[in-house]
Amino acid sequence: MSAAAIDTVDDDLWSAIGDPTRRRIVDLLLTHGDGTATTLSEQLPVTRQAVAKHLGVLDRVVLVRATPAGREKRYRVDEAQLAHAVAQLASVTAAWDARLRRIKRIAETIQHDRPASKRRTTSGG
Amino acid sequence: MSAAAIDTVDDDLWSAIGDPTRRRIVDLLLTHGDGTATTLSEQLPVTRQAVAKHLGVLDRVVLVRATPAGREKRYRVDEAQLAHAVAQLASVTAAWDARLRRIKRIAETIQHDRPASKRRTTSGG
DNA sequence: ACCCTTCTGCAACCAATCGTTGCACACACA
DNA sequence: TGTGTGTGCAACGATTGGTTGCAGAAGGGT
Repeated sequence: MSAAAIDTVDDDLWSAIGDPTRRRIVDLLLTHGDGTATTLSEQLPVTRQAVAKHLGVLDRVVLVRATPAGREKRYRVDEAQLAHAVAQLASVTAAWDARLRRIKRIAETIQHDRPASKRRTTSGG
Repeated sequence: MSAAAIDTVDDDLWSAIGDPTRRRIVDLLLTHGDGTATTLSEQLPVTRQAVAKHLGVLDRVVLVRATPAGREKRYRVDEAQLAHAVAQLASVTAAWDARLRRIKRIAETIQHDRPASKRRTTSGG
């Protein structure tokens, strides 16, 4: 176990949703169905060019897909890939949660195990 | 609803675990209980100084705590704060997962709603 | 057809961050 | 006291998130 879910994470995908602005872009696209760099930038505290760059990153990891519509370029979330990303979040969440749970249980076990004992357990791991 | 969990995320905390190297550092600390910049760097593909910087970042958001031990500086994961971070991951995971589920349900509903019509028209956009 | 608006794309630039190397300092121990 | 090992600080380069500025393309009104 150990490294567990951590080593199975696609770093590119994770770092794509690691940026707060990109997370909000994904969220806006989910909310409105689609959007362009221009329309998205109106709802964000950054410029259109910054949004365009972010869309480029999201497109590179296929979290969004572009569809030319006239002179516009509409972006939509790729649901399959977002589901993939969500699964990775969930994976790490579960791994750490389990680890925390285990640590907590061990701590409790130790208290139960040695109410007044001076037994030095295996410290060096 | 909508923006939901996204806007409640602590960006500093998220970006702390957004870095792959820092995620692995946290994971190593969880695995071994504690560690120093030197020992951690031996198990990572980066230098001790890079690890030290990452530990600084993690310390700033209290995901880890330092304990001077002789001339060493042992770091341990702050379980409460990691639990907090995990909760935020879970929050975003749940929000997007719900969104995806809803989209999927809508898509299915549309199909049920018009069983006799040619679906090829829906793909055009 | 023409002009004007507006949407996109490219390039230069600034600031912050991740990583490196190099060196100085501190502490343990023979 | 000297030596080895661990830590801290500083400078540097590369990458990235953000900006501004400008050029090009496509739709709309007259």
